[in-house]
Amino acid sequence: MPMSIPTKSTVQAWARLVRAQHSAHFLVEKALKQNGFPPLTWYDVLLELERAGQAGLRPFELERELLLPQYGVSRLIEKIEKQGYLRRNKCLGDKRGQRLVITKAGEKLRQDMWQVYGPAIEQAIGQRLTSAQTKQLSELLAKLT
Amino acid sequence: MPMSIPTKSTVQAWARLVRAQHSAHFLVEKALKQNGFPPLTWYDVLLELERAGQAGLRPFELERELLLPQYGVSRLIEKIEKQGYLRRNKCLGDKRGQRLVITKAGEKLRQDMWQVYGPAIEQAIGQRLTSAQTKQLSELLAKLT
DNA sequence: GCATAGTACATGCAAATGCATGTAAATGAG
DNA sequence: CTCATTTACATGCATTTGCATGTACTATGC
Repeated sequence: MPMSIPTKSTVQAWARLVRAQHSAHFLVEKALKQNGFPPLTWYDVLLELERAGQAGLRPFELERELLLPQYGVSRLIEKIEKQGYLRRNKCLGDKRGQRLVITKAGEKLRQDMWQVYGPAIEQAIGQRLTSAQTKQLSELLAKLT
Repeated sequence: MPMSIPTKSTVQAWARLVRAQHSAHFLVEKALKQNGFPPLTWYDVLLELERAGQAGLRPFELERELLLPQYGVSRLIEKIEKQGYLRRNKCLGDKRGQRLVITKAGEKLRQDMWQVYGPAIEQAIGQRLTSAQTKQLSELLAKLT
C-alpha cells in the first residue's frame, strides 16, 4: 500500500505545529527556570502521583501518561525522590515493582509550580485565542493523537 | 500587571498541543531513522540552504529559521559539513562570518529524505484531517507563534 | 585615532539523553 | 515442577545538549 504525498496545506500545518509547540513550550520552561523551579516533566510526574493518591502509581503506569521512554522515567523518579518529592513504596504482589507516592513536599512543589506554570500557559495560548478558537484548536489537535 | 489563570479549555489545548506535536514528531523521526537518514534538523538546514542558492546563508541567519540555539547551529553545521553535504565559503565583508552553501550531495540527500519525510507528514497529519480541518488548524496554530 | 561595546561563531565541561543490555521477578507452555 | 519467555525496572557507555565563556572581528562614541 503506497503512502501518498502531503499537500501544501498539510506541510504548512506540520511546520506550524512544530513551531507553535516549540515556542509555547520554550516560554513555559523559561518561566519555570526563571523562578527556580524544576522542568515541566517534574510537574507532570507530581500531578499524576497526586491524582493517584495514596495508592500511588507504578513506574510503567507513569510511562504511559508521560511522554517519556522507560529509562527516562526510571531516572526522573530517581532524581525527584532524592529531592524528597516522592517516595517509593513496596509493591505488594509484584516484587519487581514499586509504588510511587507523592509526599507533602511534593504536593507543595506542584502547587507552587502551578503559580508560574498556569500563567505561562495562559500567556502562550489563552491570550492568543478566543474561547471558541481554543476549543476548536483543542478538537483538531485531539485528532492527531 | 497581574497575569491571569488559564481556563480548563486553555489547559486542555496546551496539553493536546504538546501531545500532538510529540506524537507527530516522533513518528517522523522514527521513519527517518528506520530508513537510515539523519534527523529532521539536517533536513531543515539543507532545505534552507537550497532555498538560499549559491549565495548561501550565514549561520546566524540559519539560527533564526531553525529552532536552534547558536551553539546548536554551530555544531550541527560542523557535522553536516564533515559528511560533505554543505561547504563553508569565505564571507566577503565580514571576516568573522562564513557563507554556508549546499553541495550536490546535500541536494540529493534532501530529496531522498523527502521520500520518507513527506509520507510521514501525510501519515501524521494529512490522513487524520480533512482539507478544511487542516487549513483551520494551520490558521489557529499560526496565532500561537 | 583609540577605547569600549556589540556581534559572529566556537568550544570546554557538566548534565541530560539514547541505546543497548543487565538483573530480577512473573508468566506460560509442556 | 521446569524451562523458556516476557515484564519491570536499572544502568554503563557513547552521544548530545545546555551553559558559560573564549576568540576574533565589527561598530560606535569620543
